[in-house]
Amino acid sequence: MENLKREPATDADSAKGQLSARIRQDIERKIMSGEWPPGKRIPIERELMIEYDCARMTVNKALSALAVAGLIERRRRAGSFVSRPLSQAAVIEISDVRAEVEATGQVYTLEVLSHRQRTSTRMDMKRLDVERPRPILAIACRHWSGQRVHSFEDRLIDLSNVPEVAAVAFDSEPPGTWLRTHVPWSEAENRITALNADADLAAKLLLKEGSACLQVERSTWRDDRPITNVRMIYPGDSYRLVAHFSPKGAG
Amino acid sequence: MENLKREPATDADSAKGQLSARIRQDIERKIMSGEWPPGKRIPIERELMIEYDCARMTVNKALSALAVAGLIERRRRAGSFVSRPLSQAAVIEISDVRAEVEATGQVYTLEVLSHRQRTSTRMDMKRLDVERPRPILAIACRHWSGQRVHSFEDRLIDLSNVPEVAAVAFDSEPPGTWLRTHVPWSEAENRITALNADADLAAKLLLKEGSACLQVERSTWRDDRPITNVRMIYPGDSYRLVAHFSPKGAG
DNA sequence: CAGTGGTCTAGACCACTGA
DNA sequence: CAGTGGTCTAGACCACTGA
Repeated sequence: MENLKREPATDADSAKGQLSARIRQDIERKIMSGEWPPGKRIPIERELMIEYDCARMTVNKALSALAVAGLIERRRRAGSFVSRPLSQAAVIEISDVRAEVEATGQVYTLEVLSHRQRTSTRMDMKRLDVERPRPILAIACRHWSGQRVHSFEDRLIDLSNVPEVAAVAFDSEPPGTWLRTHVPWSEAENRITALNADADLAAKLLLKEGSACLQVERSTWRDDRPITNVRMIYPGDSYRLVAHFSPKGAG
Repeated sequence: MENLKREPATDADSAKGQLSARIRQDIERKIMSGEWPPGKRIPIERELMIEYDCARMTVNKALSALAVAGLIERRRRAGSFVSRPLSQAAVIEISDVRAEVEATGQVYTLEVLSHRQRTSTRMDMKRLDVERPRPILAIACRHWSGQRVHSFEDRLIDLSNVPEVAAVAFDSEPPGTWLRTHVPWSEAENRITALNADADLAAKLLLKEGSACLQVERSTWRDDRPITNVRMIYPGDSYRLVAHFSPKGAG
C-alpha cells in the first residue's frame, strides 16, 4: 500500500515519464534490434518486477501492450515469447469525403445522380451478401472537388435494416456521412481493386474511356445484418490511398 | 487487500468472464446504439466503481481500452466523452507473397529479372526520400502463381543502411520476405494507386497495354533511416486487397 | 482549487498448461 | 502439479485543467 517516491532514474536509463512505457520501450527495442530474436523466451513478469523494482501490474501493463501490438505472444505456464515476424498491416484511413476535399482547399459539392427505392435485384443481393429480396435504397452520386470530379459513388442501403434513411434528403450531406453519424456498425469489409473505366464511368468521371480507376468497395454490417454496400470509384491518376504504419500499432 | 469471491452475476447482467471486459462492452453498446450520443459525458470512474462494485483499476482498464479504440475521449478534470464519429479505417494485411500465392493452392515461383548495385539516381533518391546519393541495391522480379504472373516487383534497398543484403542471393526467397525477417523497421508508408499498364509493364504482367493495374508502393524506415522502397504492381482485374474491420479495433 | 484521469503499489486468487 | 500469465483489490500520490 505504500507508494514511496521513486529514485529519479539516471540518464543512462531511458527515463521517460511512465515506468510501464519505459519497460515496454526497452523490450521493444531489444526485439526490434534483433537482440531478442523471434521465438526467444523473454523474462517472466516476476523477474521484470525485480529488475525494474516495481509492482507486477506495471510489468503486466507493458507486456499486455506488447502482446496487443503483436510483438510478443504470451502463454500460461510457458512464458512470453518474441513473435515470428508479422505480415505487415497498413491502416487505411477512409475519411469523410467532404472533409477530404476541403482539406485540399477545394470546394466540395455533392451531386446526386439518382436516388430511388426498389426491391433488390439479384445483383444487389450479391453485393449485400443476402439471399432473399428486400427493399433497398439505391443512390448514385458524384463528389466534386472544385471543377473536378473527386469520385463517383454507387451505394445500396438495406431499408429493412435502416428504414429511417428513406426519409433523408441527400441534398448536401453525403450518404456515407449520414450513415456514419446515424447508423452504428459492427463490422466492415473493404475491397480495393483497379479497373478500366468503361464509356459510362469515363463520362461520369470526366476521363477518357479505358483510364485506370481505383475502386474501393465497402460493405458494413450491424450484428450480422447488412447496412450498406458502396463502390467508391476514383480517377486512378489522381487518387491515392495513403497509409502510415508503425509496428507499435500506434498507426 | 481483500479479494472476496464475487457474487455470480445474474443472467440479466451480460455476465462474461472478465468484469473489465463486461464494463467495456456495456459502454460500447450504449455508444453504438446511440443511447449515448457523441459528445455525451459518460459517468466518471468513481461512479462506475460503485455501479459495478469494483476497484477503480478495473474501470480504468475498460475506459482506457475504449479510448485507445477511439470510442471515447478522456480529459483530466473534465471527464470522459463519447467521441465524434471516426473516419473509418481499414486494416490491409500485406502478407508474404509466397504465402499468399500458396494459400490459393498455386505453385509459387520467383523470377529475378535484374539485381544490381549502383549509386542512386535522382529518381531513386526521390523514391527513398533522401537528399544525397548513396549505394543502393535495385531488384526487379516477377512473382508467379502457377502459369500466371501474380505481380511485378520493383524494389530499391538502401545499402548504406542494410549492407548485409548485398551478399544475399535472391534465388527463391522473395526480397520482401528476406527483409521482413532480417531487418527490423520502425515505420512504413503505403500508397495505393491505379495505373494503366504501358507497353513494358503490360509485357511483364502478360496483359494488354492499357490494362488497369493496382500499385502498392511501400517505403519503410528504421529510426528515420530509409530501408527500402518497393512498388508491387498487380493486374487490376485479378488482384484485390481485402480488409476486414470492426470498430472495436480488434481487426 | 477541486474534480478528474494517469499511474502505480503490494498484494490476492485463479485458470491454464506443459515439463 | 508447479510455474506462468490473467485479472482483480483497495488503496495511494500526482498532473492537469476548467468551472
